[in-house]
Amino acid sequence: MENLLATISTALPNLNKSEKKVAAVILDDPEASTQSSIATLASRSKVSEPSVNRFCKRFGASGFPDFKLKLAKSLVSGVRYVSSAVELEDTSDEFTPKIFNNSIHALSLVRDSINASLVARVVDQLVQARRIYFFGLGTSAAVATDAEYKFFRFNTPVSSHHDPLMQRMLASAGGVGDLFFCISHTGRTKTLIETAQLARENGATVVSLTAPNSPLSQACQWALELDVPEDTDEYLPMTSRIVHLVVLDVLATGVTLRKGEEFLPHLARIKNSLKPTRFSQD
Amino acid sequence: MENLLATISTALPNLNKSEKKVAAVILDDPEASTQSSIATLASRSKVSEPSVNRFCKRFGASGFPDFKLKLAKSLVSGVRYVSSAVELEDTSDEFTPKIFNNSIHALSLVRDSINASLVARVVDQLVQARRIYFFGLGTSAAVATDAEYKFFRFNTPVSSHHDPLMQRMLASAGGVGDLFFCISHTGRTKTLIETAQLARENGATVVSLTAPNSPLSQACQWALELDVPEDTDEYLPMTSRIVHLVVLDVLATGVTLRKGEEFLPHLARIKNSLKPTRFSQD
DNA sequence: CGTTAAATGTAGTTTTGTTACACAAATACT
DNA sequence: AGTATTTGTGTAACAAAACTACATTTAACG
Repeated sequence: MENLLATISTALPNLNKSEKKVAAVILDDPEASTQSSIATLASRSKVSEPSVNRFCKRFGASGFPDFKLKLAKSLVSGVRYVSSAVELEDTSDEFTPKIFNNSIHALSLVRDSINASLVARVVDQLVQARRIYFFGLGTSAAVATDAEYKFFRFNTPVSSHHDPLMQRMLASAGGVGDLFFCISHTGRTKTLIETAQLARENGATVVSLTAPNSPLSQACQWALELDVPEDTDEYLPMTSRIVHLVVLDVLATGVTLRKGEEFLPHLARIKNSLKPTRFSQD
Repeated sequence: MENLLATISTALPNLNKSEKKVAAVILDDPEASTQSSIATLASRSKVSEPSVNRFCKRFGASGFPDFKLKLAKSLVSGVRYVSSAVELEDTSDEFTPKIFNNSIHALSLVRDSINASLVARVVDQLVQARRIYFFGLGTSAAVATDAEYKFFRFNTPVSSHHDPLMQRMLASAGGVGDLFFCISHTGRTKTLIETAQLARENGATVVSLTAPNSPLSQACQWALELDVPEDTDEYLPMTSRIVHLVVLDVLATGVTLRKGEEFLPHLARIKNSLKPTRFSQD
């Protein structure tokens, strides 16, 4: 368990009387607890100061100040609420931050687990490619489109495709110099896997953005495998596509940096091209 | 400025001698600073304890312990690094977390500033609508597509459109019961604003997801105005569309919750329909 | 060069947290 | 059921940390 508040609330039943009192006061208003001294917290919980101190040590802190520090950190880190699962009875001000927290949490997990050197090697492939195809189906189709909108800036011909037959035909026509970038949350979509294999047999470079150890990642030379926390409930939106989009941002940034300073005016020109379509800023 | 570490590093030149020494020690290893006492920090900075104390107060803390708390929080909160701006010389393990942090940061800002009751009212509109259109151009086109993929589950007819002429025609044909959902980061795209006005004149419900006080938000009855930190550099990817997607997740969740428990089997059925397209989990 | 204001340090005080120990409650064992 | 043992809790003394008032130094300016 990584969140102190969550740890406390799950351990709650196993605590003894005075520890329960302390836990209740802390869970009731963690923010206030980080501000108060051991004396005030003790009196508010109606226990002695050493009891509070023992409570802190039980939860892995070296003492009270250390505990407060850990508590303060856990308040910030994405999951502000003890549980971030949306409940059927939630009102809008309850479920709204939860949805945000789920995405934030997923992003920080991937940020801390992503293989940066693999990112660099995939950037290499993208830079070297003569042509780039982004393939995705379902929700990942929108991700593929977004990737196309981002990568067209680099002068390498790019396109995104959502039609499995089209994908298959393009894969069969592809060869050395072509890069096929396959996006799939599950990594188990049959047609996409077959398409990836087909492209690879023809000598094309095949990259995937997908789940670890999935059939799709095994079918590709370069697999960006992401451990995105699974959606626990039917009615919770997918966080994986958010993570995918950010990874594509990372790759696009990598390519931009590789192109170097002389490339920046080109990007500025593209940005400025939109000015006439907009009302001016006043 | 909201990040303590960033605040310190920008204020660095304006500090006097001993404060500079303290700042240097803290910036060098903030994590260690949160662990140490005022005495150790003073000796490590080669200044007196009161100097450290004064340093803390200068940065808005009530004293040293409060300062440590704030410092600890700022270490967690997304922006782990003093500067999160991508530099041209960054290697993959430097720019990768920065991109993630930018998105995380944007999400937490919007999480803390979004108007939950407005969310609830927009959900009302979405539930009541006879038909929903998602409009977006450029990057927001992909967001609109994603929204369509999400909202089709609710049995209300939905579509997304990226063609300004098509958008205009649909708006002119729309009326009471139709909901037009306009997505734009800038809120200044002329055609989209005109389309929104047109739809409104015809009695349709018009909702926007856009920048605060923009022409687009003024043209709509319901405006979800988001303060997303602007992209500072040309070569940095947009964080706004990530935020937009999450807001649409929030709205979709709101609609789902409104539909109630009896609606969940319907969602499960849709999810299961994809099974035959995938290789089984082993 | 002297005056003044700002910056920094010293020493003492207060607050805060910790430890050792004693008492009480609960549990286990005869 | 009664005693022993363990576990839990509080009291009080102690130690450490942070803060304040004041003294000293340093720099700035006339």
